[in-house]
Amino acid sequence: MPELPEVNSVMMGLNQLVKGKTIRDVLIDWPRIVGAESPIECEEFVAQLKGQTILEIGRRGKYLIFYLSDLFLISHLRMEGKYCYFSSEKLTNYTRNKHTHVRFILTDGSQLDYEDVRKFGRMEIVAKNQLQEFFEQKQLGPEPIVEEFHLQEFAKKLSKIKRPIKTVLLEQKVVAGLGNIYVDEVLFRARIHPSTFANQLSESEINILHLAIMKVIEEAVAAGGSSIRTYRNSLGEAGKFQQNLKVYGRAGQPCELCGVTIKKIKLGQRGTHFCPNCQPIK
DNA sequence: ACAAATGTTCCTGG
DNA sequence: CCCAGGAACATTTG
Repeated sequence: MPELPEVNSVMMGLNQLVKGKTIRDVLIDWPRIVGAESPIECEEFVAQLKGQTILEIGRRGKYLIFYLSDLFLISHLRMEGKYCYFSSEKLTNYTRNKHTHVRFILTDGSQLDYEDVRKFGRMEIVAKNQLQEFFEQKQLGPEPIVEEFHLQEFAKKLSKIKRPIKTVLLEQKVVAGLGNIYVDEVLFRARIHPSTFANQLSESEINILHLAIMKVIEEAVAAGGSSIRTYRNSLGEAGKFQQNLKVYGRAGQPCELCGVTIKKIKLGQRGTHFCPNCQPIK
């Protein structure tokens, strides 16, 4: 899926397409996506959304937030979730995609589909006053932007964790929004081996890592994310950042900095790419 | 046939 | 409490 930059791109697309529109009905083809175990629970979900106007679409980490009139709808795309919009004109020869699981029928005759090949994505309704709680409960870390991502805090947390830095960054607790692609890219930029224990990082390495995280995410956001496999934003556009990837998906190819072959290992169940020369083991 | 794929969460060990 | 590893979720692709 979408990591922070891709989710951000989806958010911007949705704001263009459905901001201000009102939900007439919701059709659910795979109840688990909305956290429902039964048709009755689906009905309850739908009933809460009927008549709600989409005031704005926001984002926190990799979570999309639909700010509705009376409540919030939180949507996580996980690996392959997508939104696809159909104007009323386009709907005349609409055929439901095989992987469409939730359909939002809007009062202007248009429709917003949630598609997800692997059905890993999730949606949840949250009361307006429980948004803070929702993210606190997930222990979601700060956004990787200078206003919220404080170096001292970051350093303090890392000093207490005796695990590979890659798995720490994937957990979303120390900082939000990084996934497998951007963690590998960030560690390359910071010249840190992914297996380095967080509590083994020097002050200067933490400094560099802190900046690398914000820089990589900022650049990827500006590029509209990366299109790996099937990713498209809600306007159907691909991202452009994949051209800037230095290690992810480049195993066997020469490092752009030193020419040494990029290696791929398994770390925390995830494919992990790095340059053995630029990111030596300590 | 098998492994791997942008993620999160839960469980079982030590 | 900390950490590692694996499984589950479900499907497609090489």
